[in-house]
Amino acid sequence: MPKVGMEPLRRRALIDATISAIGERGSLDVTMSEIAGRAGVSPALAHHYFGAKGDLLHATMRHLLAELGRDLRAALATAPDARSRVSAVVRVNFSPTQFQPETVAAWLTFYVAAQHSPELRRLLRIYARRLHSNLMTGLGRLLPRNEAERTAESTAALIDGFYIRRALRDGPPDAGNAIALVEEFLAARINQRKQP
Amino acid sequence: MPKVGMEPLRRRALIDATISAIGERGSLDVTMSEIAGRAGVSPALAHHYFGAKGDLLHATMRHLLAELGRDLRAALATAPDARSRVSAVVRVNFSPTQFQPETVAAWLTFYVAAQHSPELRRLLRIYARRLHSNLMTGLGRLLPRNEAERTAESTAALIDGFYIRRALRDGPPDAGNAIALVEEFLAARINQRKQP
Amino acid sequence: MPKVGMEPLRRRALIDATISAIGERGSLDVTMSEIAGRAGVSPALAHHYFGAKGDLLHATMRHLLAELGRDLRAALATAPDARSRVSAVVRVNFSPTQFQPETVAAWLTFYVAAQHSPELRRLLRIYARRLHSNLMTGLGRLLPRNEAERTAESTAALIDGFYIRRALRDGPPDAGNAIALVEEFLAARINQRKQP
Amino acid sequence: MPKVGMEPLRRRALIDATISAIGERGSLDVTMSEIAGRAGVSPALAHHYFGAKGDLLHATMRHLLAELGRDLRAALATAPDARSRVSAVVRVNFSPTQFQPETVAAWLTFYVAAQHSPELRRLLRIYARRLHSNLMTGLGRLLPRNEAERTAESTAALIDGFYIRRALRDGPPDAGNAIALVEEFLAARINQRKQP
DNA sequence: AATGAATGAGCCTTCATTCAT
DNA sequence: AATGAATGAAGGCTCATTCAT
Repeated sequence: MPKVGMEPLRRRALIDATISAIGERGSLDVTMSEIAGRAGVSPALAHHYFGAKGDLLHATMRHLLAELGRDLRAALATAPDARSRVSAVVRVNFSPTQFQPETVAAWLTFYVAAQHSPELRRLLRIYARRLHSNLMTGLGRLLPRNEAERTAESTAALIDGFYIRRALRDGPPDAGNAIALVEEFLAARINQRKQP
Repeated sequence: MPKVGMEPLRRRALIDATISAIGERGSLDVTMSEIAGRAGVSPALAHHYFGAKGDLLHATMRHLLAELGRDLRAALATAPDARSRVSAVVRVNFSPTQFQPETVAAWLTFYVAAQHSPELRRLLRIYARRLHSNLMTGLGRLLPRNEAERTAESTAALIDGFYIRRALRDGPPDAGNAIALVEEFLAARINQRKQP
Repeated sequence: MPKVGMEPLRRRALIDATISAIGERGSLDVTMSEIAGRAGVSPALAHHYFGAKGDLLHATMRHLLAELGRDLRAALATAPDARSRVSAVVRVNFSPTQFQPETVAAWLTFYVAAQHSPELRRLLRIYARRLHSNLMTGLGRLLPRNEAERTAESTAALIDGFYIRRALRDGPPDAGNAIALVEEFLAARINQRKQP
Repeated sequence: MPKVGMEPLRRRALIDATISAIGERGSLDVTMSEIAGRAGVSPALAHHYFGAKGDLLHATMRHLLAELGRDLRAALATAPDARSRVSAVVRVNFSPTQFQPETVAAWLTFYVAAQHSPELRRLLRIYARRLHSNLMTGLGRLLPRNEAERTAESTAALIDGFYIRRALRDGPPDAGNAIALVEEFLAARINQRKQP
């Protein structure tokens, strides 16, 4: 039983517990006790490491963003050309890590909470901007500037839209279908350009 | 002098107060006192008319759905052909009544809350199904069955996506841009069919 | 059992409970539960009427000051001349209402708490200023300006000093002794002027 | 390398930290963490050396009393006659070491806390008795027994009174004025005896 | 029809204190 | 000699809800 160097382990456990608690409850209204209980520690310890509840929530959100960012970088690194860059971005957003019920629910919840939390809104804006620029690095070479912008905007909305709809459905996430529909949309927009 | 016939007025005032409170707070965490205060009555009266808080929330959601339904019916009634039926559906979802910050925030909030409220989920499913079938009455005549289904699904996701993104932005809603992007998407899908 | 118009009764009961709780505990660390319990209501009701704990404490302090002010005005109203005005001020400060263990303890506690509460300090300053000016209306006619000022200052300190010492002693307050000593001091100062 | 002989240093550092913490906060509500932090050690160490929080507080009070006692002895040792012994006692109580904001605040706080701590009360009684007897060694030779007693009592109250008033004022302590007023009081009492 | 009065339940948070290392 | 880890206990505060009027 190591009694030293516990901090990073506890922090991680608490963040994981937060995600799963929020995901299951589908609400930021989870109590600190609930979270701490899931992490196997006392509520006091959660405060010890994170300060107030809001701080734990923010840390959790940052964790989610960081994870997504890591996945994205990895996927983009292996994409050979512009078109496959775009697909990589889409794919990552619906990857098993991201598109599982708990995480989706947590994301959604944060989206809503962001409406009255400047800090959360700031974090989400960063994510939105990054998603946009990642899409643009691919689309920018396939479509005229202005059209690429609009397509990126729609693609981002589409992804968010599938997240929302995912949250309302029971059963396993149908990532395959979501990816197919987004790709279909992209194909339509890109081909439309090429062919007429 | 006991006032008579106050019930419908109070109910309506309370529902309106609920929408604006939720919209402003951006959260279902509004208190009964807050809502009652906005409606100019005591919290006790809200309970008198609606029972528990959850009941008031459900009634509010039903009200939102009913309003959207009314708008939709009105718009569809004047649509001359299949293509314009589709556009009518899109237009209504971004109409000034629907796409204003308060209402958008309320919708979003309900979406999230639906994750742990069977009743709310049931109501949202009804809405989703209606949206889908309304889109299909138009798309079904413009595209092959299967493709129409997929397009309807994507369109619905796109609309939801713009709602989410609207909630994160400050300033006035840009309904025009949202409509334009959705129409662009529809055009690409429909033209793609026609031309190649 | 009157169920209406309870507010003033509850407020008063809560303030009285606060005084006695603080007096008995000898510390501002009394809990809201303790106070509410003494007043025969739930802690929630205390919050309902006073807001936060600090607000109840401030209200209590204001009550103490108001009571002292009332007693003072009454005593001064019947004082025929300058010398008896001064004695009246002294007498009131050691009157049975003021100089009882509970009240003394509450005063002391507030004094200490004032060190880190601007609002409490503000209230105590008002009291100090009033005590000073009340003493001056009498002393001003018996001694030269400057000497009157100094005597008022010392008298006030002397009164406070007896309060402190009272708080440390057990048994009944010996108001008579305190008054006698203050009067002795005053006599010495005033006679000193007259005779040499 | 385990450090040896740290105990007395830590104890002293912790007591000093306690005084300054209480003085600054103006309340016994300082936390062990706050105190330990100021002393540059962990809260656990404070417990290690002093046991419970109350023990540290008592030790601190004893330290304050011991310091005052040392100052007093030193001052009395150089006082040539009875009158100057009295002045020495007064002077020491308002010496820069004693009459600085932090120490005054700590004293006051202990006074109040003594109301519900037998141990603290015991300590304060010792101080009060010593102050009284020190004053009496001087006054006893200048005034008749009974009058000397009463004067000692008033003088002690006056000193405490100036301490209280000091705590409510901002800015630097005006020890000079306090001493002058106490001396004025003593002069009045002693001269009154001599002259009439 | 409407509300003031009142409360139980629950949550966040703080803090002294202990223990293994 | 010293501390990081951890918690139980307790307090302030909020809020939905009930009830008598």
